[in-house]
Amino acid sequence: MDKEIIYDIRQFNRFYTKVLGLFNNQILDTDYSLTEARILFEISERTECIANILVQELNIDRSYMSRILRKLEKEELIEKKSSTIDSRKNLLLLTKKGEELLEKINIQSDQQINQLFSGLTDSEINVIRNSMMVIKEKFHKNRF
Amino acid sequence: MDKEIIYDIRQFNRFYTKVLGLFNNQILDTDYSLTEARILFEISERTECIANILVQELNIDRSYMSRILRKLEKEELIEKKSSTIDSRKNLLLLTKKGEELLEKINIQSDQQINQLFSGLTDSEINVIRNSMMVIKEKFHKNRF
DNA sequence: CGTTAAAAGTGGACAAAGTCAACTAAAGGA
DNA sequence: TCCTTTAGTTGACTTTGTCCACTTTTAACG
Repeated sequence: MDKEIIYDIRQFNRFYTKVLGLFNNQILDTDYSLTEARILFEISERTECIANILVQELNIDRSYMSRILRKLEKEELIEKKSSTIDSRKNLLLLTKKGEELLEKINIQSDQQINQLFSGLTDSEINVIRNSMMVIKEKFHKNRF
Repeated sequence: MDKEIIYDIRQFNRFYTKVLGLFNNQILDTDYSLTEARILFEISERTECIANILVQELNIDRSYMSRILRKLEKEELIEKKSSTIDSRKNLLLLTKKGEELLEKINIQSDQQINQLFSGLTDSEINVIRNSMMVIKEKFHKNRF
């Protein structure tokens, strides 16, 4: 593979690390960490969400996940329901309060994106979106 | 801005967070953290690199940066030279050892990229690269 | 069937990463 | 000159993340 292409990809990675850093720092406005927000999000997106899926999806240590989930439960953002078919598993569910918080974070994140792209035309935004889709699709094709 | 576009962008951000996570975890093979590697990289890329630039560029707390740099100095990866024109500033330089480590990390990172894209054709890789360039360029245009 | 292995989760102890505020010292003005 | 800004450091602290040992339950298979 060409040196120059590798260089460009690594440059993009550095650049996008910074972009994501800026995006993510703003979530802290809500007294919850990015990780906690991600966990709430993943729970809401999945039917039958269990801790181990989150561990794999978010690349977080099992014990650490256990603690985070306990904290979220204590703050009444989530509930754990022991699975009836496999009692090792706890089904994770958002509480009303958890859903409300997630909704708040979602609105905030959407605004953030809006703001960030405010200097671009619709057509330019679409070009970015399409590029993102292409990258994602190609990576996926390569079993990522 | 369209709900759907925002959705796609946020999805990409989640996805690429994971990609970067996987990329970065492999740097730990060298006993140095991603942040330390980034600092070495930035020092090598710049003439007249000072701590405060790194603080801004990498979004790291001043005090934390100070400690990291002290550690890197202690391990003889970098040197600090007090600037003659402004004695508040320390010019940061890689030592021979620092250059060697960075080179090692670079080779490893290049291999990692290579490996990751090994299932794709040249043309597909180029499509990805171009998409990355587009995103970066558009963001920059928007004073990012 | 019983034994062994794997999956899911927890808890203790600890290390690494990051934050906050107070501080020194030098430089840059009005 | 005095005040402000910039650069960097230090102490004390919190948060985040890691490692390992452990329990409980299910799956696997001779």
